[in-house]
Amino acid sequence: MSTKALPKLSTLADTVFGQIRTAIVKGELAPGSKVNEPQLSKQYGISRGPLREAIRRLEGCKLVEITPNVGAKVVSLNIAQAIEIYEIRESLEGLACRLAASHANAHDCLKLRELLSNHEKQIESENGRLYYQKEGDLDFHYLIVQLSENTRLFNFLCGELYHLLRLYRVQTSSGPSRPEQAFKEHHQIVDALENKDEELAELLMKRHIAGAKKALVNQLNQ
Amino acid sequence: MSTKALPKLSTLADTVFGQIRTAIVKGELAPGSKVNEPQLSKQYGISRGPLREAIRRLEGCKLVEITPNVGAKVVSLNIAQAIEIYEIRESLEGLACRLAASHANAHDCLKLRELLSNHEKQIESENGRLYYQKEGDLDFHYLIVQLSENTRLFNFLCGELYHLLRLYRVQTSSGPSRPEQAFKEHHQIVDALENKDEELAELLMKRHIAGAKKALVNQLNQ
DNA sequence: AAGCCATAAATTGTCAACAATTATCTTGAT
DNA sequence: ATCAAGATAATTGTTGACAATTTATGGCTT
Repeated sequence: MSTKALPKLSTLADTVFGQIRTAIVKGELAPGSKVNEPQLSKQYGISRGPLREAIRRLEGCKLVEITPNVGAKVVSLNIAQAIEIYEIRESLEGLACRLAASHANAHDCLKLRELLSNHEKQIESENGRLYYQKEGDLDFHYLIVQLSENTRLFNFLCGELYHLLRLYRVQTSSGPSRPEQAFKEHHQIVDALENKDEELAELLMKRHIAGAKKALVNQLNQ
Repeated sequence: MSTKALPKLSTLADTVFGQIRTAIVKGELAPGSKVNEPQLSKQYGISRGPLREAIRRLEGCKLVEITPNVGAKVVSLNIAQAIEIYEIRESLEGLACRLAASHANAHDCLKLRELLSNHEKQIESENGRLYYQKEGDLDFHYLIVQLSENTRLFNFLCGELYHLLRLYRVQTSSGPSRPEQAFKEHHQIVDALENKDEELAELLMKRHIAGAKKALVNQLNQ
């Protein structure tokens, strides 16, 4: 016999966790909507046991809120909460960028330039712009955080906070504001990384995110 | 009938989650040790269903690590990981302290002074010093974070990171270093809060935590 | 018609049994 | 004696059923 039974990749709870997380972040499960266990268990073809474990993991990512004896519902972020997230981002990505500046080598910087170059090409077509606004922006930040080489920082930002950002962007159908401006700032940040200028790298990243935060604050105060 | 049946406070999974978390943070469940489901379910008098949900919540707090088909084990932090945590702390508590400075009123500052005053009294007796080293230090930081009025920041620091710190301190049986120095710095921070000096408050808090981090870095490099 | 209580339906919480995988022990060969 | 392979035990993963709670329904009173 050529092929033997596939080795199990992972547990049901874990795979369904990933599926539901994607559904939430894409907006297929509407923010604020209830998470119905019998329905989802039927939909994914599993029993409620592993499903409940998956829901508990989603709670850990802050993507659902559980009320005892009532159930879980998909989180819905208001502007004030989004601002809270941006405050944390500003602080932590500033840190990540400073650490990245101290670790990044020429090859890393080249990779960043390529990423930005690809975005630049895509941004010229309208659907490209859409892509950039929706995902490309976070790709850049994702890479920077990786370069920080702080595993816990990476897990928190890329495993939790960025998913919440995606959720908020889908929920309000708003990409990052000022894409051309952001683009220029991204390049400046790579400049700082190339020069191993930790202070400047941190400053530029904080300012970069503070700009987006300011737009939110204005929206809140109007 | 005068008393009817007690209304259920919460779910089994949630209460056991809290109990196990305390056991881990106190070191009753040794770092690195395996989390045995049949044993714990018997110990807490519940079935494995809710227990597994509790374990998944612990995974969300990063207090246990789960390997599929193998099980969960209590996390064990090495110095490098502790440094990662201190880097994040430095950044986020700096933010918290700046926000606290912008929100805190006279009453809040008084409360902080009282807290420090109590610690000062306790620090004179030897077991008091022990208490201060183990918990009192975090009490102060806990309050500052509360004053930041950033709920997500609060949840992350007080609901996750501080528990990891406690775990590390128990694991290495080392309280915060330099208690007298730390004490002076705490008072300086409250000074800044009273003056609503956001920049100084952030700077002092970051420097305060950076001092403890530096001790760890030296330990790592020796 | 609005509000309220009793009832019914649906959903969540919990449990115990079974299946699948991993860890341990025994046995045997070199 | 050491190592490997197979058998055995223990643990994790999954399921379906039952209990407890919440939510929806419907009729009754005012």
